[in-house]
Order: sequence, then C-alpha cells, then structure tokens
Amino acid sequence: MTKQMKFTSPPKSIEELKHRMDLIAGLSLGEIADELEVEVPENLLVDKGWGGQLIEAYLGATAGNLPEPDFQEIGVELKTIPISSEGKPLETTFVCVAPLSPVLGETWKTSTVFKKLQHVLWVPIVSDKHIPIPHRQIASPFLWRVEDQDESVFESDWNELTDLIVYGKHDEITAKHGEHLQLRPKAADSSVRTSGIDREGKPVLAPPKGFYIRTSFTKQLLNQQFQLEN
DNA sequence: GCGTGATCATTG
DNA sequence: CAATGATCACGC
Repeated sequence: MTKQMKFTSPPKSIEELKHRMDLIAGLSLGEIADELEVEVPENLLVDKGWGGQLIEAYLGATAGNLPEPDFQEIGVELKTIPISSEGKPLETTFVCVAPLSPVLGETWKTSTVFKKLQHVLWVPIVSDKHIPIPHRQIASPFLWRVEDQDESVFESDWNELTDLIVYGKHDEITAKHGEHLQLRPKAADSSVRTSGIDREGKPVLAPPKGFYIRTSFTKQLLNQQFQLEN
C-alpha cells in the first residue's frame, strides 16, 4: 500500500463513524481506491493487508501499528472480514500478537485482546477468489462489543492460552486450543524469534504467535447480523 | 525487529 | 474444503 495514500480525518464520535459506515456500504474497493488515488493490486499475494489498510485510511483510523484500537479517540477497532457471496467468513481474524513472556499482573480485562475486542467495527467485504480485487464490494458494516456477546468464552480462551504461556508451555500451543480464540504463528517467516520463558521461567527465544478469532465465531456473528438486516 | 494490516499455501 | 501453520508489506 502506498506512500501517496490520502487520509480522512478521524471520526470524533461514534455517530460520525456510523455516518461513514453508511457511506461505504456497497462501495467497491476499486471505487474507494479511486477516491484515495491509490492503485489496486492485481492480487493480494504480496499485499495481503491492502484491503484493510485501504478501509482504515478511508475511514480515518489513526492507531498505525500501535497495539491500540484503530480509532483512538472513540476506542473502536476496525476489522475487515472477507466473506463469500453467501455471507460466510473466508478467513480467521487476526487480533494482536501474544506476549510469550508473562506480563506481570495481566488479566483478561487489561489484555490487548480485550482492548481490541471491546468495541469493533466489522467491515465485511465480498471476496470470493474469482472476483477481481477492484470489484470486491463492501457489505453492511456493523459495530460489536465483546462484552455484549460471548465474553465468557473469549475470556476463558484467553485464560487457557495465557496460562500455558505463564507456565512456559507456549511451545505446546497449537491452533487447536481455544473455542473462539486461537493462537497461530505470526511472523515474516519461520526463522523469526521473540523472547519468551521456558518451564523453569528462564528466557528463551521462540517463534512469535498471534491471537486470531476462529471463523466459527465470525460465522455466527455474521449470521446473526444478517438476521437483523432482514 | 516488532506490531500493524491480513491472506496464502499446505495439510488432514 | 476447512483448518492449521507459514508468510508478505509497511511504519517506526
């Protein structure tokens, strides 16, 4: 994504964000790219985050790569979610990286996962593989709060995964752990290492992992949202 | 090098 | 063909 990207000023209220949500519903990625005067990539092979960054720029997200919600002033996290034309999620949703060294005094409520999922603007994009990128269309964006839905599941998933990290067992964690949240590799390649602790509590280097939301959860979220719309 | 934005590619 | 594990670009 690119250097000459124009930025919309950040929304100052939820109401203003909602207004922008109405404006982008139904737009194609090509239309938005035209307005922002950026080029659309042929495919996402070498620009996987392009769509998300395009929408961020268009809606005025400001958090950059800080581990904070995208819309800092109003505490809202933006997540694009690729969906099929039938409305099913096509990918899991990345939330944030997981610290492989325990954070002193960390709890679910103080975690980065909670901070990000506290208030989320979901922007579904119809992204069937056969649809050229510029023709991919934004469906109806909607707001969601984890505290209104399944928070206990997210919390126990977070506790389970965090416990394993605390006991130095991050190397035993696979994507199979967790009902809604899972931990999967998150790095440029398999040679990357980050600092963690082993079972004795000593520092070790290990492959970085990130928290992701399973498609089984976003599928029910989208279904429920679809019911509301119809 | 780390965390952001994610999707790709291989496996079961 | 869904799920897991691996990977790509960017900003700082």
